[in-house]
Amino acid sequence: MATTQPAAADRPATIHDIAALCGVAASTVSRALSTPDRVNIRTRQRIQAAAAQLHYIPNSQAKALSSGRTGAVGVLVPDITNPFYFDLIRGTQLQLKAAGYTQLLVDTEESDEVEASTVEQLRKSADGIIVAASRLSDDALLAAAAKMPLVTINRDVPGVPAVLIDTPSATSQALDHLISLGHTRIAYMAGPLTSQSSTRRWTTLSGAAEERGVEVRRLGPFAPKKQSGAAAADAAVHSGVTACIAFNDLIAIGMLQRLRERGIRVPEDMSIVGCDDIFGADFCNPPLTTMASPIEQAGRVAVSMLLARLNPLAGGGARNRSVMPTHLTVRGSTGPAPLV
Amino acid sequence: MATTQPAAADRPATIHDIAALCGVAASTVSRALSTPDRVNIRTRQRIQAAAAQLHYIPNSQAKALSSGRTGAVGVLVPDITNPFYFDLIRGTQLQLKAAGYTQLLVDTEESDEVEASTVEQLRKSADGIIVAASRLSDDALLAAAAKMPLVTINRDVPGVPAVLIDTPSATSQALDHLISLGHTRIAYMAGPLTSQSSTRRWTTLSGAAEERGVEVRRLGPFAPKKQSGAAAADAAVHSGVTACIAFNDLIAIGMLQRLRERGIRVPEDMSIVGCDDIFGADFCNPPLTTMASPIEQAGRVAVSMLLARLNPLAGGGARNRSVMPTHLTVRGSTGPAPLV
DNA sequence: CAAACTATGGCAACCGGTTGTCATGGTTCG
DNA sequence: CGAACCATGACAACCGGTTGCCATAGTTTG
Repeated sequence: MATTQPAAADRPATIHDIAALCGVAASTVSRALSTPDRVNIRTRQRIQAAAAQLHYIPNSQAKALSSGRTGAVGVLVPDITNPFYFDLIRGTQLQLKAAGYTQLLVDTEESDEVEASTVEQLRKSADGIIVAASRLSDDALLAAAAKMPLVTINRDVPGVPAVLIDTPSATSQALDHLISLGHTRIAYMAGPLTSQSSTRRWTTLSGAAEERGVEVRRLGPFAPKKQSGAAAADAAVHSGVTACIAFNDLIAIGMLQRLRERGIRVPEDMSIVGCDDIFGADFCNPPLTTMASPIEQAGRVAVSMLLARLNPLAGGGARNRSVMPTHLTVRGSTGPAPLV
Repeated sequence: MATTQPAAADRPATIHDIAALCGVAASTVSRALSTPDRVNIRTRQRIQAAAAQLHYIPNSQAKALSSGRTGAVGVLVPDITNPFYFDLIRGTQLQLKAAGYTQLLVDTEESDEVEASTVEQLRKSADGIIVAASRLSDDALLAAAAKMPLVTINRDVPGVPAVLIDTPSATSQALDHLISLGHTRIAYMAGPLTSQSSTRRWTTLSGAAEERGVEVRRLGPFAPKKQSGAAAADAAVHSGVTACIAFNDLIAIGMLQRLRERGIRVPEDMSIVGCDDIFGADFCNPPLTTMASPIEQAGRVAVSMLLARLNPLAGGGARNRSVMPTHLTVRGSTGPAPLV
């Protein structure tokens, strides 16, 4: 137990301690541990034994500094308290851990400036970046992607690898669902102006509405938070629509709460469709009809794409675009249009 | 714009680039940037100008390696998808960022092994650690705290600085609330056996029950997830109690769903009390009576305690224990005991 | 048996900063 | 006017690894 070696204070062991213990050079220890083939099997085993005995743990800082690889990947999300990102984060975390990488999670607070400076920071302390729902401009994103490996989630910029969640097509499903229930006056409760998802969704939706000959108006923008739901609900009621497709579940759930307060029944008086199927969408009152997609998997895919880019070994064909399917999950918040 | 300097490839600038540009030694640049008083004001300004021009960003790895300080703090949570931790994480993130630190968030997956190895990892790559709801033994925690600055949240081990959320006393409030509604047969739906919070809460609760002459039985343990609520609900119904105090809101919300499926009305047939007031507790059906506390603030306080320990400048009196108040928030899931 | 090759381990530079120590030159003071 | 002192900046070691290059010795080959 108690080591009688000269080194081994209470301070963590280094390769030099191992080297001294084994009577070899530090570089040999380094090789034995990271390029085992480069070292004779007997020395290697001696070194590995010594490493275990000393509870050696490589210093990741030093490793990063000398090798240029940090073994970390930055994950940027606009709002850590938005349940949508929970599953995403878990997905990235699991996949990164499986590959031996560390996740650096940063909340960019929906600010493009924080996002930009974080990207700059991470340039040194991470091998790559995953950016969810970026608030940066296309140009800024392209520039960032040129400087270091970067994968976006829910942000489509030509030339930047991306995982896209196909909410636009789900939006059409939602529209058809509402039409089949007899709704003809429908509103889209828009998300932030800087959100590309919101814009894409609106484009699809208004196109589909025209094809089908129904009226869909756009209201908002609304912040993607539950509190914004109150304003959204009031706007919807005032506009005279009978159904709403909300930018996301947070807004939708906020609307449910507000409508209840105002004595407006869902779905009898008003139907509501959310997006994302976040935690809570299944147990709110009434349960929310929403557009669901495999978010955790989206995180995993993003990590895979990034790692493929970091280690371009075999495989070659690293896709740089992946679209996650989305489907409508119908629950209690949508129903037949009122007869009025 | 275009620099004519010899250095300045596309690679990020280093202090050496700045030194070359200004005609001084690298060490002078380092001092000008981190110990401004140590350098003549004119040289300093020249250096600062050059740094700005070169878009110099210090390499945190190198900084960490040479100075021993990483500027990062590890935050360990057992389950990143548990909404309880959202606010906590946001609290630590905000407070850390304000102090110029980076947050390293790790999901330990409710595993003591993952937790232990993470702590060991972080010993080199972080200046300190905040551990929420640790699954480690008292001894392991003490040992870890001896090796590096560490603050726990919701884990009371003598000798280890901690932020405690006073759910035990809120549990008594919950019990009194139920008693005042006429309930006499009450169940506590326990959390994981390794959770100290759950144990403390049960101790308080059974003590209080005895004092007040009501029967409180312990059921479980249940995993702190929504899915466990089904089993919990069934167990509660089978045991014949009229009210339940759940380990946390996830279990409570899961119970609500299951009871609804089984046609058991809440609160008419069964009252439910949760704990934590997580996202969703206010909009589930019925809204959940629960024990609320300032979670985000708990995160901030934990960070403050840790930083006070890292930089023991003035102030001196760094507390090593802080208790966050908790109170009962009554909503729709509790009501008068059935008359049967 | 010499030449050529391979496996193995050491040396030393390097990653990008920090920091202790020392030399220089200008001030202040007795 | 010389001694003591202070401000300032350079030098170099160091943090803990990685990696290119070289020397050695053993093996294979012609």
